[in-house]
Amino acid sequence: MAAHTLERVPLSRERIVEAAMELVERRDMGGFTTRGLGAALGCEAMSIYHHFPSKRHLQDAMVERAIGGIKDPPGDLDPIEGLRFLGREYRAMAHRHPRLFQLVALHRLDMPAGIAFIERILRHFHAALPDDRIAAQAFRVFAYYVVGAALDQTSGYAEGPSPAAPAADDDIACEAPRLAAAAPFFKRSYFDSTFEQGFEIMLKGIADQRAALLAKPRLPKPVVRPKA
Amino acid sequence: MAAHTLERVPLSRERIVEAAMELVERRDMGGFTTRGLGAALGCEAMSIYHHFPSKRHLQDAMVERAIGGIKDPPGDLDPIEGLRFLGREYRAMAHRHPRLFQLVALHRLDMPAGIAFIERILRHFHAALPDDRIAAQAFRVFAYYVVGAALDQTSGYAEGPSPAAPAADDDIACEAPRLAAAAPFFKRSYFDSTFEQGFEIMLKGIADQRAALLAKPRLPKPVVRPKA
DNA sequence: GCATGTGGACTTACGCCGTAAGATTACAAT
DNA sequence: ATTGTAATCTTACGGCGTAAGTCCACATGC
Repeated sequence: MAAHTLERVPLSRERIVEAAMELVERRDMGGFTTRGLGAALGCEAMSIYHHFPSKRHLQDAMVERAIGGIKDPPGDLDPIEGLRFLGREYRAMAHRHPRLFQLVALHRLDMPAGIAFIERILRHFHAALPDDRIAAQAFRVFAYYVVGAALDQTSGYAEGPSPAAPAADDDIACEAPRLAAAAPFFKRSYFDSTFEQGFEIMLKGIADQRAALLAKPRLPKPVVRPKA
Repeated sequence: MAAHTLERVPLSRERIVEAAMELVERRDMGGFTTRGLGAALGCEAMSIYHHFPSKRHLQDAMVERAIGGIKDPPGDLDPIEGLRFLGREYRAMAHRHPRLFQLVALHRLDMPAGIAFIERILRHFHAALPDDRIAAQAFRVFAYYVVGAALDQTSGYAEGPSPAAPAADDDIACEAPRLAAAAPFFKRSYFDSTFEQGFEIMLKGIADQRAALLAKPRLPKPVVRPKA
């Protein structure tokens, strides 16, 4: 199909993943197919299977690459400043790969880059909150917010796929006046400030917990119950 | 195929949606097919298309039904208590329909039940924070957290689909000691308490904003800049 | 009783999809 | 020139959503 005598750039995992990520962003995660990717690469769909054993493996590699692109904070940062940096970096990654992010958000991260990333964040959490349980739970809470925000701002109300039969705007204005009043502030131009507002609440919550934890280093629970 | 002389329960939108939701939870959202649903209903796949113009419309109806199952708070509640109730109700919905929730979370809610639900929440937000912009942004922030938490706890690290080639536990313990230490607290038994911790931070953030907003009803910005 | 219209379920078929299996090519080493 | 190997292509299968057309049970009018 392609001009045969022309220079044939050989396939490679690298090149396939790159083309796949580009294709997903140009089209859509749902419509991402091996045949389509083959066409984009100028090869047959099955040639991809020489480099990846299945489409699933290829998708995993895309997620890994996206996660791997998240930068580290400068080393001299306060642990909470480090978390501020990492949270924003994660969000930036989501906005660099908005279509792919649907996959990332639903994906378990138990592969090398994902594990390394979680480990990095957890180091900051443990530095801020030196207790395994408290650090672990604070991390979850932090991640819930950041992932939820990133998902909505890339695929949600303002961006995502519509239902087959969406309601008309007129009906919304009439039957849902509060929503009509709020809708302007759901637009993309407010994404940054909305994210930052919640993000600061999260970070403040962590800072408060840190202060409380460091204040009482080890008192054995005041469960005295005077009783009578 | 089915016994012909036996009573044939006729199909209906209701019955189809119900069977579809049951099937999704028994199997998986990804493997949900019209042919499979037909088999579960004892009819041919194409019979479904007499009641729904496309699979997409049927999925929308499932989302609508799930959203519609979210209860209202008792009428006499403080606006912030109302939000506490609604956030927990939303989370309970996600846990009632864990597989379906992947669809719900990625779905725009611009259909009747979805709009009605958002309108309900926004009424509480506006009661707590009587300013359109502030209420709208606080709602987004609140929703980011609740949706992120629900998504992770139904489809995420502890529950969701694994990559094709996950890392071995031994490697995790060795290369990611912080993750190994945190992993026990990512388990289902901690879901409730982790959710509640972040949820209280969110609600506290809203309460603080409310206090600040009600304190200074309308002062025109203190941008005085003494200068010299 | 019988014709007829109609709506609900069924049948067939098309063009996609992921991918198993095997054939073919390009090229390096001998 | 020959062989071995890795990369790519070809063919084919079963499953998907669904367009189009068919069939049939049953309510309605005579």
